Amino acid sequence: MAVATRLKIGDVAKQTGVAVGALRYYESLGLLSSERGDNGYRYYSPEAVHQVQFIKKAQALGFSLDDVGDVLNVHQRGDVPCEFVQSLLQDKIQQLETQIQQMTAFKADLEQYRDRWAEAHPRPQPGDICPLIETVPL
Amino acid sequence: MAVATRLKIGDVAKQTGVAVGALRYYESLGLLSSERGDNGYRYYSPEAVHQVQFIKKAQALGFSLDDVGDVLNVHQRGDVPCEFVQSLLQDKIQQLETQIQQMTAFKADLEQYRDRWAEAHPRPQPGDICPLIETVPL
DNA sequence: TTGGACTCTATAGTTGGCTAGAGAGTTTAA
DNA sequence: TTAAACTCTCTAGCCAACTATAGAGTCCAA
Repeated sequence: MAVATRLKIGDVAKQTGVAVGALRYYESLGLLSSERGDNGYRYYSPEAVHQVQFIKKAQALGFSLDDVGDVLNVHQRGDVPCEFVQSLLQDKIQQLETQIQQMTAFKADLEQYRDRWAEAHPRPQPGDICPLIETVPL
Repeated sequence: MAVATRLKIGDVAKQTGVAVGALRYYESLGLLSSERGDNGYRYYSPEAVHQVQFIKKAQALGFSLDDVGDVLNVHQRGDVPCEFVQSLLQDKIQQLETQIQQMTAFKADLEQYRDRWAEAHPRPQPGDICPLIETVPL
């Protein structure tokens, strides 16, 4: 009993759906830490699961592991001023803002294209051309 | 005179900011086409510039060149029904929609974290800890 | 006409984010 | 106690999307 919360790498892998190899890779990048047992095994706390989920989430949104590292590694106290955390987060938020705007605009482009095209081809005839490239919206 | 609109690969590169090598790479993937002169040089029409810009735009939003190809290559008429164009576009639009939603949610997460953190550290003391990892929002 | 800028093909190398072994030790359930 | 399952390190390989380099031909302006 006692330490009910020592997860082995396989446990973390199962709970997160992330491969064992990937977890070791994250560790090599300093994104994830573990304690080593006498056997040399990595042991994780339950928070590690959350951390991995955070990594996956950020990654799914286009952040590189390096980006994630920028945010996460700041937990090394002392030499790094706390304001730096703020500005990092602010940067990431701003990046998201910009990307969301671009995506929204691009989506509108595609929708406009879809509708314009549908107008021109209300009932596509057999043998009809689909002049996609020439009319691609910009 | 006559053919005022025959761009060489370097011209396209300059106008789009995309490297010559990348343009040749796009061609190898079937995303971009050119005519060959007697000298073996590639010659492009001005629309090629727009096409490259479209590729870059889609790419910046997280679409792979393969995705872009799915959309662009459909211009090969005949065997591909026009409905396919529609469903491709619809897929891409749906993808964007989903991604925009996720990003918006994630941005809210980060903002909440930023604000929560700022509350707890109204005036960071020298030597203060920045317990980023432990409190990362999910 | 010549030399610098441009183009060609082909091959190799790079970065990011992993996966896939090999070979060896460890844990655990029957 | 033993065999399957798990873990370790290390090295190699893979995919995407390029970039870089070599060796050779082409264009064009002075």
